[in-house]
Amino acid sequence: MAQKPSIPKGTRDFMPEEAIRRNYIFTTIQSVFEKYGYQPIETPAMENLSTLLGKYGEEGDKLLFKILNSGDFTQKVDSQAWEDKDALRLGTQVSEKGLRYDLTVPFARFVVQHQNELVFPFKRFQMQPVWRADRPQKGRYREFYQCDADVIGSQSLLNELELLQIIDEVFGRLGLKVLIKVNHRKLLSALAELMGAPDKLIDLTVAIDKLDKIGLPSVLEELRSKGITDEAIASLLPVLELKGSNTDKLKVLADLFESIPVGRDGVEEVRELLRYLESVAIQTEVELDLSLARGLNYYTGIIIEVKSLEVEMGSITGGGRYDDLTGIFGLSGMSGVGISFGADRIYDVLLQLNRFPAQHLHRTQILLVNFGGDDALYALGIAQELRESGVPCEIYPDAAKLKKQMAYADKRSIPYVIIAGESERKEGKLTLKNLHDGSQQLLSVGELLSQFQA
RNA sequence: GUGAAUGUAGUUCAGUUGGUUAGAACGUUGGAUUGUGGUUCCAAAGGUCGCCGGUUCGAGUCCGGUCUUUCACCCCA
Repeated sequence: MAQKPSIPKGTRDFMPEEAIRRNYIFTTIQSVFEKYGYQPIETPAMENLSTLLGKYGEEGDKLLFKILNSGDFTQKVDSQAWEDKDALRLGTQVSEKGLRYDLTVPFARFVVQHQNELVFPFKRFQMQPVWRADRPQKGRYREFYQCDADVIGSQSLLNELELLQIIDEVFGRLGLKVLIKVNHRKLLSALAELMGAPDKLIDLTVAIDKLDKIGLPSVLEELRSKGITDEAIASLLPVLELKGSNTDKLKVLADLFESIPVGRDGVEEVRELLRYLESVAIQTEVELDLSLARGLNYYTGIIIEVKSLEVEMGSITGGGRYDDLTGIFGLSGMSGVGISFGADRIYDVLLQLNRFPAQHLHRTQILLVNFGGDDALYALGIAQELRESGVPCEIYPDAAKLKKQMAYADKRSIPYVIIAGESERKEGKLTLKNLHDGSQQLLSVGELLSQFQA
């Protein structure tokens, strides 16, 4: 059916059941954020393009959704750019706004813009959709929600610790087994330095990020193709083959980076974080993984990634420290650290594992049959009393056949039906039917309320 | 952005080497002595076969393009 309406690729509608389950994820995450003292903020779906461009690297710029200028957008187009087919220049001429790509950069803008109104260190959370013009795939959408918590204006590693605690608690409450991977940008920098190729940091991280996926030989091959010398690669080997406990790994790294200051810093910070971790006893395993290299180029300190241990899926939560994100917007010296829960992927994981709790507390408990006329008014009164007692109920809007009304209750999985027609009304009573076992009882309104009070 | 697969009623799918009015199941709607659902029986509605173009006497079926969905790469939540 070609005429059937549709939605843009990579976007989704959510049916009631899905929406309820998504809310369960959001409220779970939100309640943990609040428990640790994070405050909510919201920012607009669109930002000025100048705020977004250049913050996510060249790849990220290509994935930004741009909003066409309103009115006659051809006004500012210079014909030369058109003739040259210079998409980049044309783009900036016809579009000045874009949909946000994540919540972190808009947050940085927010902090700089409102710096005089905020109390630092500022802890905020934000749960809003973001948009990426990516090609959709499994677990990858063009519109998806991020649930971010960030602390800005504090360099303490206690913040990193707190974020790890939050991750632990969120996934604990959701009943998911996960692994937290931790790395440090400085360790990666030190690695590049060790190889004598500090300028190849990006190539290096991109390549070793794939270690899990394509294996060591292919990674080495890729490094070679990027023009990294065999000698340099050889110096990298002990790190790529790093094994054992976190402390073992740190020991090897400490030796390796003895003469590299950034490396020593990195080792020291990771060591300190792990020490803090011992004193709070979280359930989730935290693993130092040198192959963890998050793509975003603003991370400068600890980087964090969470993977499901039960379902094959990209990372479901990520984050890290960025020393100078606000610097781009003219406020330097503001260190921040944050994490982002990928609600949509968490949904997919919970769905695959069938881990959603059966929660129908808030669903309609009772359907009141509508017989029309005075009977409908009588039912209306009962409904009002039920609602005042906190029992969710609804009246069938039309005086349709009883059969139809019963079928409606059945399809909606409403557990009880109240049948109150002329005979019940004259007695001041009602018939309560349990749809699960089919039993019925004749009750007064008072008896009904006390039955549902518990 | 690169490479590949896919697309037929609301949904899941049939549809023979191209050949009359394109089928099933489930779902939907109505009915089976007009106050009783989930089971059963009967009936009906619902498709310009993703879209555009081409080959052919004839296309759901073959070819090209386009869009959608899915997968891998890139990147990422």
